[in-house]
Order: sequence, then structure tokens, then C-alpha cells
Amino acid sequence: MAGQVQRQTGVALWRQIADRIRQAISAGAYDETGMVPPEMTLATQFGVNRHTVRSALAALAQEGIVRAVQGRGTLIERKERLNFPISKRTRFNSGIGEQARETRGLLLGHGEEAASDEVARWLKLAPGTKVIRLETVRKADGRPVSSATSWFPAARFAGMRDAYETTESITRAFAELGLSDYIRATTEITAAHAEAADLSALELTPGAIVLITKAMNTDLDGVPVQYSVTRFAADRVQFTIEN
Amino acid sequence: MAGQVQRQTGVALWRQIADRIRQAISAGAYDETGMVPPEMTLATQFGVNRHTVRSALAALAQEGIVRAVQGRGTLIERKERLNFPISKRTRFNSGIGEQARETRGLLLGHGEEAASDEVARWLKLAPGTKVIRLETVRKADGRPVSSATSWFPAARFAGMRDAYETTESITRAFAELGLSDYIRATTEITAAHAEAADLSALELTPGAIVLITKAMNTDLDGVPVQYSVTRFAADRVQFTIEN
DNA sequence: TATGGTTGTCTATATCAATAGACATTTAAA
DNA sequence: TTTAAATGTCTATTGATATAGACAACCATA
Repeated sequence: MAGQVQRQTGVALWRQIADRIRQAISAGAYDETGMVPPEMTLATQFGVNRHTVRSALAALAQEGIVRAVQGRGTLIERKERLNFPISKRTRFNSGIGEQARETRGLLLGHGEEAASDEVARWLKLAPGTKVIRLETVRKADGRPVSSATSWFPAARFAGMRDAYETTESITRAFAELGLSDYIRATTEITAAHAEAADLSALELTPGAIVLITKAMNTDLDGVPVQYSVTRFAADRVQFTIEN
Repeated sequence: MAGQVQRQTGVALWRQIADRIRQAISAGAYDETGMVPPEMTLATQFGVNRHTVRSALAALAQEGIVRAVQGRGTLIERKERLNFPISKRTRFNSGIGEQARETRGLLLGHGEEAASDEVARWLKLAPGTKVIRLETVRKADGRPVSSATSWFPAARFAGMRDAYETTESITRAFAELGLSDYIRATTEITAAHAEAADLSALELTPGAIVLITKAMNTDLDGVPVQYSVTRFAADRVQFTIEN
């Protein structure tokens, strides 16, 4: 964890330090002791006052990542970072595999609407064609990992909402509707600061980073079946592309 | 640009607003006028004081993204976002294609060293095997886009440093050393806040986001020839994965 | 039980971030 | 030339951020 923090940048020192410690925990530093270094050690490392480090640790405690115990130290409670393989066979649940004990997909909202220009372009439909929109949040071991808005051609996947709500999985919902297999055709990845909607949906703290994917799935004949914009909590995931 | 800014989060309002406006510019809002809305309009939109908006715009002006003209408004100077296709044939220069007039690859540092555990694992070498390390910064139209640290098996690519310095391109350097073609085998993508080294290498402002890729290239026989850790300025790039 | 190392709490002070208001300066258009 | 709209500059005030120091409370261990 070399490198000093930046002053007078509009980002408070305690937040920069919290981000760095969160990252270090996630990368497996401190695994030997299961504890964060003492506050005074961190303060010296970062070149700040001990109280500033305490603010950072308080924020991490608020997130449930660490827990301070008077007289002993600050214990690490959680450190996972899920890996998402991206390939022709990209799927959320099987991709996570054994990295989490339990995964859930929650339906936050839905609707049937006319395809916007963007959605129509990705799904290769005429603008204005009816599409079904699902707003979902996916969780691993109860912790939100991503929030997604997905669009499906309404004519072909009329029962998508019910199927998803029952199965909590896009793959299984497709199967119920007669599509046994599909292919990830395109994935675009960008990053941005979390917006207000992300903070609540993904249980993030402001200033956090979200990884944004725009993805299109096709059936085996190459016909688009789904377009999704998904927002991931960047400190909980990484993507792996295997060619 | 809906959604309010967050208070008391360790991220100053002016920085949140600067990030949002930068994003909006990059997304093509304001394209009709070529100008950012008036300060008072933005202040109302974000629910803050005009002076706070001015701080945000001053930061963007410092980055060269906007330029304020008294009496007229705040003009947009720059809005590009380069797209990087990631596939078996991922290459920096040809991937950028016609998105920039001129690309350069600058060698910042280099060395020959024993492979660390991580490097050895990716290059499938015994730990401690000699590898060549190159520190490079790649620019498009004079603007830094990414900084990379790359490792190559020293036994096979002894002249890598000279070849890169001459050609300013990994692909062309490989060609000079007798490797006419190679394949992108694996790419891992994560995101983080910019560190001190990023700020200077990529000419970023603190609080900015970097997209980090860890990539491994092989020759046509599947033998690893390069492992790279590359840090991209997130507001200047997006990745596209075509399967 | 005594000690060293750790987190918890309190006071005080200086600087940064944000708001508020007033007015100057510049530009474009009426 | 006048006016409206926009950015530029200044003063003042409040709250958040960061530093500094002192000491209390707690834990593990010698």
C-alpha cells in the first residue's frame, strides 16, 4: 500500500484512506493476521493524523468490512471480490459458481414499452417495437452485486416477468419460455462514480465506483434476445475475459 | 442528469458535480449548443450554490475539458472517449484505428528481473526466471490514454526494449523479434480510484477512476509471450468485448 | 498483577468546503 | 445604444475536514 494520499482534491483524506484499505483487504493483504494494522501504523503509512485514520475505519465499519475491538485491534469481517468470466457462455449464476453459497435475483420493477433508439439498435428491432423491461438486482450471499435493466422483444418473450420472478434467473426464465441456450454476443464495459440510484440499489457509499456493462445476448441463430445495462459495485467484482 | 449530489460523504460537492458534468459531456449531452448550461441553471439542477458549480467548472477547465468565456458561457473543448475492442486480436494501435489521428507509445522505464510469483504464474514460467519489464505510456493525439507495465520472457525476447523504443508498438516490436502474430488469451478488468502514480502518468486529477486490465498474450502455439498490467483513464475509454 | 499495546473519548485549533449576497465585466441581441 | 444574460470577483458566515495532544478503557501476556 505504497503511495501517499492526495490533498485538496475534493476527496476527503478519510475517504481516500478507506478506499485504499478496502482495496488492500480485498486483495488479500492482512490475511495472515485477519486484522488491519494498528491505527498509529496506518496513520504513519499514509502520513496523516490518527484521527483521520479512525474516520476511515469508522466508514469501513459502517460498511461491515471491519470491526474494531478495544484493546485488541480492528478485525476484518469480509473481503470477497467476485470474479465474473465473460465469454460466449456468460451467465450470472453459473459464472459465480462456488464463489458464493447463495445467489438471488430480485425483480424491482418491470414494464412493457416501445423500444427506444438505443434498445432498438441493440436488439435489431424497428424503433418503437414493443419490448419488455425488467429492473433487477442480483445478490450473492445477501450482498447486492449488480443492478440491471434488461430489455426483451415482447412478441417472443411475453411471459418474461413471471418467469423471472419464479426462477430468479434469466437463464432459467429463458428455458421456461422455450429458449434452452443463448450466446453473449457483445459486452461493453465502462466505469463511473456511483449515482444516487446505485447507492441504494447496491448499498454503496457515495464516491464508490460502479462498473457498467452493456451486453447483448442472441439465440443460437444470432437473433438478439436480450439487451442489458448492468451496474456492478466495482469493489466487489472483477471481470475475466477468456478468448 | 437527474439525481441529486450526496452530502457528507467525504467527496466534495464540487468534485461530484465535476464528475457528473464530465460524464454528461462525454455522453454527448450539450452537443447541440457545444456549451455547458449556465452556472445558475446547473446550480438549480444540482441543488447547490452557484459558487459550488463554479468550483466544479474550474476543475474541468483545469483538465482542459471546458473553457469559460465571460458574457457568453462555458464552451466544451473536448469530449472524446476511445473505444477499445477486446478480442483474440486485441492490439492497442489498430484497435484505436481511426478514432485518433496519431498514437504514440512512450517507454518510461525498463529492466531485467527475476519473475515475481504473479508474473511467473501468468507467463507460465518457473518463479525467478529472468523476464524483461517495460513501463510504457500510450497516447492518442498527444493525450495519455493508458500506462502499462509489461513482462516478457527474457530468453526469447532479449531485444524487446530496443525494438519497442524504435517502433513505439508492442505488435511491431514482436514482429522485429520474429513473432509475426499473437493472441490475446486472457483479460481481467477491474476499476479503482487513481493513485498518485496514475495522476502524473495519465495526467489525471485526484478522485478520477482508472480501469485496470491484466492481460496475457500467447503466440499461435499458446505459449505466453507477454503479461501486462494496464491502467486506463476511465473517462477517456470504454472496452468492447465481441465474442 | 503489572505492563505494553491497542482502541475510545475529549478538547482545541486551523483549513477546506459550501452557502449567501452584492456588484462588476463582458457578450450578444433587441 | 440599451438591455438581458452570462461569467468574474469580492466579503462574510457556517459546517465539515484534519491536526494535535492528553488520557481513559480494554486486552493479551509476561
